[in-house]
Amino acid sequence: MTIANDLYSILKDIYFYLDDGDRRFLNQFELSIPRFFSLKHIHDNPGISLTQLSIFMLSHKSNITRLVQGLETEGLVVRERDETDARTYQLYLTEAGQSLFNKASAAHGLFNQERFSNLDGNFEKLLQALNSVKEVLVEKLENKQQ
Amino acid sequence: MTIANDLYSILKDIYFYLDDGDRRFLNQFELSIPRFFSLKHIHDNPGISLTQLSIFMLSHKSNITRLVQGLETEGLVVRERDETDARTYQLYLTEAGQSLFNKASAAHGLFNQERFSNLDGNFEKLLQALNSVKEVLVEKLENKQQ
DNA sequence: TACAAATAGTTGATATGTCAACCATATTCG
DNA sequence: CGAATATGGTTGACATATCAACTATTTGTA
Repeated sequence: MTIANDLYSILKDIYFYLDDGDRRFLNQFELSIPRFFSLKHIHDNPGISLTQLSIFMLSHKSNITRLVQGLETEGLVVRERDETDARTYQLYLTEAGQSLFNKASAAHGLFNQERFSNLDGNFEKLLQALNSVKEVLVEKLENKQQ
Repeated sequence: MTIANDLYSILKDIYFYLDDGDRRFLNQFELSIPRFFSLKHIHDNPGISLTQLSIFMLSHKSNITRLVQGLETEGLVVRERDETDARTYQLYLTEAGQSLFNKASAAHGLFNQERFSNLDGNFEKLLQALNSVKEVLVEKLENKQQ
């Protein structure tokens, strides 16, 4: 077992625990994880297109089509035609979407703080190190896509 | 944005990049990520039950039922009845499963080394810090399940 | 201008994931 | 012993994910 493999394993494990926590937590708002994050990205970038959302979500655009359909059906999101490009839609939160996202987002922020509250040590260093990890991965990904 | 939220975001992002890389990489062996890891756990723990496998995979047991069905159909895994408990199955790799796993596993190890090769800095420290993160998350999870 | 190429989004097929409800077998305990 | 309870696995329903193929536009360029 190399260091690289150890690093890989623990990063995956941590994600699984975070994800499991998120799923249980967001359940109280009747939101799945992808729905919550869709709301977040639309909240942060009003008028975003489906393709842009798929890039933020690191997910296939066909998946986003169906995710957004669900959010629209539930009255949390609206799609409006872009006047300058007839192919694209602009996504916005409805009142209900805003209100639900505000509640869920605030609670999720606290939940995150709570989850990591027992941690001590140098967070800045850890964050910095993780940023390097991410950068290296993104770099390799971009090389591969050329 | 708090440190906890930053930490959370970057851990999720890193996972997504790792996962995307894995998916593309394992494609050459006609293995999905869950199939590859199922083979790995059965390889490392011959005779493991479906429930035990679901714990290793951090996944619902109903999902494991269908994953293993697929692996069995493809002739990579066999289920044998446990003689001391008529409810459980014991999982083993077939010859084909062994052979495929050996190839894929070796290649995946190299792939991991390659992915992280541009990283410098103190790996031991990073691993140690991540271990603390994981421990805290597991702890909270166990508290919640009581 | 007109045609080729790129981009935005959808659809169908299929794999993976959760959850709830279920059956069969084991275990616990009065 | 025998009833209640727990455990192992399956099934049905449905959400989420990828991929390939498709339509409709827009953009690039000869």
